[in-house]
Amino acid sequence: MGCSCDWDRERFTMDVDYNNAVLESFVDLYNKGMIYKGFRLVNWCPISQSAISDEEVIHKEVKGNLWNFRYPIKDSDELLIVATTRPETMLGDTAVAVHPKDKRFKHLIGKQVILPLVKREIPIIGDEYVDMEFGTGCVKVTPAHDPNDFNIGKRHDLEFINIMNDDASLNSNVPEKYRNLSRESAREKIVHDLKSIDCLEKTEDYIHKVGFSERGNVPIEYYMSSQWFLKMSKLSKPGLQAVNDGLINFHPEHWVKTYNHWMENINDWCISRQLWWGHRIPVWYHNENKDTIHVSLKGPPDPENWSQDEDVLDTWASSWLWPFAVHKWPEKNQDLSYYYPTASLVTGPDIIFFWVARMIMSGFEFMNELPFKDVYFTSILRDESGKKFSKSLGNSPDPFTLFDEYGTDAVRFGIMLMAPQGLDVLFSSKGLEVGRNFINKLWNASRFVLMNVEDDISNEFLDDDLKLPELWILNRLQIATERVNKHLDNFNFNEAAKVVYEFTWSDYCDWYIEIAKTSFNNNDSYAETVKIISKYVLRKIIILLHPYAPFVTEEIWSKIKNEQDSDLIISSWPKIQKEWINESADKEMEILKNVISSVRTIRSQMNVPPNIFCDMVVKCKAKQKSILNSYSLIIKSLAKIDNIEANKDATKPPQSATAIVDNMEIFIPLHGIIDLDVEKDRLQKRINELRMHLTNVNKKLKNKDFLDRAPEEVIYREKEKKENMVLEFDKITRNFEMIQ
RNA sequence: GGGCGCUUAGCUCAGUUGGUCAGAGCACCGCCCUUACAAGGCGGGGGUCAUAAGUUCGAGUCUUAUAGCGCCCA
Repeated sequence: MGCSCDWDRERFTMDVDYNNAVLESFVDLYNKGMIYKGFRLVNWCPISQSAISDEEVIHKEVKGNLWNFRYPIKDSDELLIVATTRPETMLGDTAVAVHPKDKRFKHLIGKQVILPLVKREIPIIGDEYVDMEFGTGCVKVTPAHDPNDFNIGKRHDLEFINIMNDDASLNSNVPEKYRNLSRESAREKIVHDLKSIDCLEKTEDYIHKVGFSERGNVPIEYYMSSQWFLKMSKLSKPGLQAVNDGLINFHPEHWVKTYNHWMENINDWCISRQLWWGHRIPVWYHNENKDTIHVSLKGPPDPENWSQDEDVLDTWASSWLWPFAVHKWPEKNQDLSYYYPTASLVTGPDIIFFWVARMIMSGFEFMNELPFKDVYFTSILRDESGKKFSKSLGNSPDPFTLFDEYGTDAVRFGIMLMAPQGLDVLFSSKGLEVGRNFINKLWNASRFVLMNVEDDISNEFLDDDLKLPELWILNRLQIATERVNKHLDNFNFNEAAKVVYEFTWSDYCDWYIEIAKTSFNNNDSYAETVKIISKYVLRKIIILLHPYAPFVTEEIWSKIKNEQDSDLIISSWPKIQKEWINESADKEMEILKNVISSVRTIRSQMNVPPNIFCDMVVKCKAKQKSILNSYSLIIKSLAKIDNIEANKDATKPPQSATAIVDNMEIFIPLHGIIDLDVEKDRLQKRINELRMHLTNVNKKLKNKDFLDRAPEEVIYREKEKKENMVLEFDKITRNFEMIQ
C-alpha cells in the first residue's frame, strides 16, 4: 500500500545468489557449533512425509473419544484402567505411569502390566507428570510417539518403540495383524479387538486439541527421526533486547508481548525437511564411514567418495535471511550497505514467529545489526465469521473481481478505511461501497473543477485577494495535512485515510465548492482567485490521496497538474504552510456554516419547498451583522434566502421559525407555511436538552471540590459553556413563549 | 491451562496524555433528478459507552472482578 516497488530487484529465494547466501549461513552456523544433527521426536507430517517445525503445527479442537482400557497386572487379579485418546499407539506402549503419591496405585509401582494384544510385559512406574485428577489417574506411556511420554521415557530409561512408517501406517514392530494398517483403521481395529477380549472399560465423548500439519491439513505424528537443528537460545538474545530497548518498534505495540513470550520460550529449530524442493543441505557423509561428515559450500574435493545429505532446508530457514540475502550477502557491496538496515517491515502478525522474529535474529547474527527499525503489522482480512482468508479454505473473494466491481482504488481505499487500528478486518463488500462512493465523489469534484477552471490557470494567488472561504479552506488544508502526516508517522494508515476522506468530502466538496459556485460565473478578479484556490486545494487532495488510490489520482493529476510538474508518483509531498493556519477564519466560517445549516433545518422541518426562497431576519450585534452582510451572497445561495435583514433591534416577525446561532436570533418568516406545533416541538426539544446540560454544568460549578481541584482552564471552560447555554436557553424560551 | 485483544447507535468502527452538549460511514425516516456527483444533495431520528465495584473534583477513557466473543501459545 503506497509503495513504489523497485521491480528490478525482484528476488526469489531459489535464485543463485540467494541460494548461495542460504548455504553460506548454514556452513557458518555449523562452524560456530550452532547447528547439530539429532535423533529426536519431531513433528511429522504424514502427507509430505517430512518433519515440520513447531510453528507449522496448527492446534485445533476436535471431537474425539476418551477410551478407558483395562490392562491386566502380572501375577495379580488387579487391573489398571488407562485412559487414552489414541488407542492405536498402545502397540508402542513401554510403560504405564501413575503419580508416585497416588494412594490408589502407589503399591503397584514396580509391578508389570501385560500389554493386551501385544502381550508385552511393561513396568508400572511412578512419575510426577501424571495428573491424578485427569481420567483414571493412570496413563499409558508411548515414548516414541508423544512428547510428554518421550520425556518420561528418558527419565525412566524406557524402551522407545517406533511403531509407524513414514506415512503413519503401522510398521513391523507391531503384531502381524496390525501391520500396514493406516492409523485410522488401526484405531478402529484395536478398539474392536480390545472390546472383544473384554478390555474396554468405557468410551466417552471427548473434545481435545489435536495438532494438524499446516500444509497437509491432517493430524501430525510425533515421530522419532534424525534431523538437523539450530540452537536458538543465544540467537534470540540480541533480538529480544533490541525490541525491548525500543531500537526496533512494533506497530501496534501490543505485539511485543507475543514476540517476547515466544522469544523467551524458544526451542531449537528443526530446519531439515524430507522434501525434494528447497535448498539442499550442504553436508556430505563419507561413503566408507557415515560418521565422517563434510560441511561446506562447494562440497568435498573428492566428491566421488561422499554422498550429500538428501534433506533440504525449511523454507523459513532461507527466507529469514531476506533483508540482506537479497543484496547478495555475504558479498560486500554498495547495495547491501545502502539498503541494510532498512526502515520498515510491513507484514502480517500471523508470521511474527516465522519471519519477523527470525529476520531480526538473522540480522544480528550475520550482519551484527538490526534489519529494520519499525515493524508494521497489518490487519488480517477475515470473512464475516472471523475466519482468516485463505486459498485453501477458498473463502476469499478474488481481488480482480472486486476491482472490476468497485474499482481498484476503491477496493484499496475502502479496505484502509474499514481496517480498525491494530485489529483484524471482518471483510464485507459493504465497506468497499464506501470506497467506491468516495472515489466517485472525488472524480466528479475534479470534473467540476476542470469544467470551470481554465487549464492554464495560475497556481499563484495574492493574500489580499482571499476572503473568508479561501482563508478557511486553506486553514483546513493545513490542519488536514498535519493530521495525515501525524497519522502516517504513527503507522495509523486508516486514520490518515479518514482525514483525507473527511477533508475532501465535507470541507472541500460540501462547503468550499458549493461556496465557490456562487462566484465562479462572475467576471471579476475574485472569481479568478476562487478558481485558483479550488484547483490549488484539489491538487493537494490528489497528492494526499495518492498512496491509497494511485491510479485515479495519477489520472486526475495528469489533467490538473501544471505543465512543468512531474508525474504524481514522484511528486513531492505537501508541506504544511504555517502562514495559512488561521483560527479566527475557522471560527468565523463555523458561524457562517451554522447560520446556513440552521436555516436549512428550519426549511426542512417546516417542509418549505426547495424552489421557495425565504427571508431572514437576524437580531445580532454589529460585528455579526457585518459578517452576514459580507457573505450574504453565500447565505442567500446555500440557504435559499431572498433578503437578509440584520439588526441589533430586529424583532421577531409573526409566524416565523427561530434558531439561535452564536447568540444571534435568526427568524425565518413563514406566512401560511409554518406549522406552529412543529415549531413548538422543535424549540421544546432544544429547551429540554439545554435544561439537562445546564443541570449538569450547574452541579459541577456548585461543587466546591471541583472548583478547588480542577485546573483553572477547565473551570473557565465550564463557566463559558454555562453562559452560552443560559443565553441560548433564555432566547429559546422567550421565543417558545411567544408562540403560545 | 497460560498469554494477548475485543465489548460505544440496528451493523462496521473512531474516540490520542481522564475535563468541548459522546462522533463517522452504512442502514433507517422526510424532502429533492438544484447543469460535478441519485454511487448524489439537504435535513432528521437513534447510544444509562458489556456488567459490578473502585480511584478521582470529574471515568467511554485508569484499576480490579465478572460475563461473552476472538486470536495466539502449551
